[in-house]
Amino acid sequence: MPIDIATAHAFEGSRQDRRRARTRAELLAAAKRLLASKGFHATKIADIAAAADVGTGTFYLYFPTKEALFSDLVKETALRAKEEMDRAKEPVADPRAKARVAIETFFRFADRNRDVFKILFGHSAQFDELLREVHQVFIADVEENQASGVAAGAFKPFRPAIVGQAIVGMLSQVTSWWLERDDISIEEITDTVHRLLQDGIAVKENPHE
Amino acid sequence: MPIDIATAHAFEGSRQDRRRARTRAELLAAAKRLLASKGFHATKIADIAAAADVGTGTFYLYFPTKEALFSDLVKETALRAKEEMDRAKEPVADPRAKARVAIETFFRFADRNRDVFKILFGHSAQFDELLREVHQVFIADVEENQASGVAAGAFKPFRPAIVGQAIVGMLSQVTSWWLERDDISIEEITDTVHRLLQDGIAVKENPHE
DNA sequence: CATAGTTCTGAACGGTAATTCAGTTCTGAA
DNA sequence: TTCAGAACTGAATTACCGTTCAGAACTATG
Repeated sequence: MPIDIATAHAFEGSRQDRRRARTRAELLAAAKRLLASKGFHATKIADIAAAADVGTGTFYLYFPTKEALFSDLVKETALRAKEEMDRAKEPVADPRAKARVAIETFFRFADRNRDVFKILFGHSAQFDELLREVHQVFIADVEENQASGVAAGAFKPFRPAIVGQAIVGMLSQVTSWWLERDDISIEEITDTVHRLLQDGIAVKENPHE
Repeated sequence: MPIDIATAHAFEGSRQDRRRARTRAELLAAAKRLLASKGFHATKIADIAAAADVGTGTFYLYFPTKEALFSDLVKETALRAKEEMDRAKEPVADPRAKARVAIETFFRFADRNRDVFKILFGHSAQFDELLREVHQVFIADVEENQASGVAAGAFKPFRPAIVGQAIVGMLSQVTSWWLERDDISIEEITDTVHRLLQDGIAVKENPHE
């Protein structure tokens, strides 16, 4: 019977089911690609459908709304990343080692899920170009300071480009969070950020006294 | 003459000029407030005009487009912040001290320009709620690790809430930047971020050997 | 083939909001 | 008081998508 042959190496479902699954996967792949590169607002349903080589209406046979697709994509990936990090940290006891393992796992996962991570952690919406440009002003500053600090022997020889991104990213997030509260003094926020950047979070392994 | 009296204590321009300047300032103030609290897309021109107590059309007598207003606001403030930081760092020589002064100046400026800094560094667009929620998963994780690290004496006693924001902010920015390139290995990025967080950028003042 | 069901299509609909503009109100010099 | 020009108004225009839907195309069985 043709049916048997057709379904023989499929794990489940009829040919129709597989066709459906394929269309869905194509839409999802197109959506990931476009959302990651152009951001939510700039990505039109018509674009996604066209990229998946189906008609506009077909999109709605597979996803209820544009927002639902976006939300599912983002949440599902974040949860998987979190689980993977948890699994990796689980057998490790020391907090310092835990932190190290978490960071390793995080970047490995990001590397394997580039498109969605660009959505999750990227700036790509309408004004991101403008905001990027503005952040760049600060990043350039930090890069310079890092480079000259390294030259003077005051800073460790980390790549200035990475340090620039890292510090401005930290400042950006901390600032937006801090500006919404009023229970943390400017002295504490300044001091914590400064010490974090200068000396890190770790306590020295064997303090002399 | 009425004109003399009217213009006596104005630094420049006629009454009309001042009226015009006032309307413009009111629109700008309303825009800052609304953009900071609701984000770009959720802020309608009609809202801004209403908040400034003028008609919708009046907006366009002062600004060519909504985007232009947004862009001007953001760029102008960023440049002022940069200038202020430069002025503060200028007389300082040591890179470590420069970094400290830059951070102090940054937060003082942010504090004095809250509205625009919420636009500049804040997440407030349509999906920021979703993305915030997702980031929160990672932030919670870092907070936990920080708290238990402090308890174990492995980490310095920084407020876990601040450390959570700081680390996820750094990861977020670095990740989005790194994912767009292919000239930095996963080992270097992981290692730099990890060492930055653990021990900071500073070289120890007086290494024993 | 015939046909019932399934999948797909893309033009049309509806809501939203930026922008325009024809007309109104205000201002101040004469 | 008059009136030209400046400032303002908000309904109408326009553009832009997300979403729907009536029908076309395809598929698999008898």
